[in-house]
Amino acid sequence: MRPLFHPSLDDIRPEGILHALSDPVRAAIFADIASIGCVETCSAFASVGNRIIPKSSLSQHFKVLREAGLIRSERHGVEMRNTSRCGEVETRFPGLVAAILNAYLGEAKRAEASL
Amino acid sequence: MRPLFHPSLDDIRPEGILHALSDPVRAAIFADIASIGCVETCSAFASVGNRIIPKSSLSQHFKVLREAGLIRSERHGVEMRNTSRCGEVETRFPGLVAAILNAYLGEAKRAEASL
DNA sequence: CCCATAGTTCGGGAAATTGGAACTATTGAT
DNA sequence: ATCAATAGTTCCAATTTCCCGAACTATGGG
Repeated sequence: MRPLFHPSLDDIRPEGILHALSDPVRAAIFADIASIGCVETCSAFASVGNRIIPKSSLSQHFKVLREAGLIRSERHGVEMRNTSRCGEVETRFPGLVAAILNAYLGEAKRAEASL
Repeated sequence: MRPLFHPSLDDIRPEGILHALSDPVRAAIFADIASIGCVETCSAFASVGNRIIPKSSLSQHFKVLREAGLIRSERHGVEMRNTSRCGEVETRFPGLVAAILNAYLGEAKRAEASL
C-alpha cells in the first residue's frame, strides 16, 4: 500500500476541486468533514442519504477528494482520519468552497421543502 | 435537428454547474461568454489557449454548458448566439459562479507569472 | 498466531468523452 | 430555383473514466 498522496497547496487546481465536488456523494462527504472542523473515518459514510455506498467506491471517493486537495487523510491505528483542508484552500481560492457548499445546502433545503 | 433544451431556473443543479465548469476548456468558454459582451458564436472558440478544438467537441461543450443552465443559445441566421445566464444562476446559487470564475482567473495569472 | 476491522487494489462491465465524417439548416450568389 | 458556403449538430467508434464485487493489505486485540 503506497503512502497516500496529498498535493501541496500550490498544486491544487480549480478543475480538480470542481470535479471532486461535482459528484453529490463526494460533496456530501466533504460537507460533513468540513462542518464543525470534523474528523471522520471513511466507514462513517457507508451510506449517504439513503444510498448505500460500497467501500471500494468510498475509497475512490476519498482518494478523489484527497488528490483534489480538499481533505487530508491520516492513518490512526486501524482507521483513517479525514480532515478538511478548507482553510488552506480558502487562501488560494477565496470563497470557492463556501459557495459550493452553500449551493448544495440550498439544494438540500429545497428537496426537503418539496416533499 | 431537435430544438435546443434549456433547463428552467428551478431545474438547475449545483452538480451540473460544477461538472460543466470542471473542464478548463468549458470554463474558458464560459468565462468569455460571461464577461462583458455576453454574445458569442460557437466558432469564436475554434481554439482555446493554443489548443485547437474540433467543432464536434465544441458543440458538445456548448451543450453541456447549456444543459447545466449556464448559457442560453439562440439561432440567429446561420450562427448561434450564446449569452450567459449568470444573473439567474446568481439568484439561486449566490456567489457560486463568481467564485469559480475567480478561481480560474487566479490560476491563469499564476501560470502567466511563472513563465 | 489468528481473527476482526478498516481500507486499498484489481479487474471487468457500464457510462461518458473525444473527434472525424456525414448530415442539416440558413444565407447569399448565380 | 439551384448551388455553394458557412455554422452547428448528429453519428459512431475508439478511448477514457467510473462503478462495484472480490481479493488483498495493514493494524490491533485476544
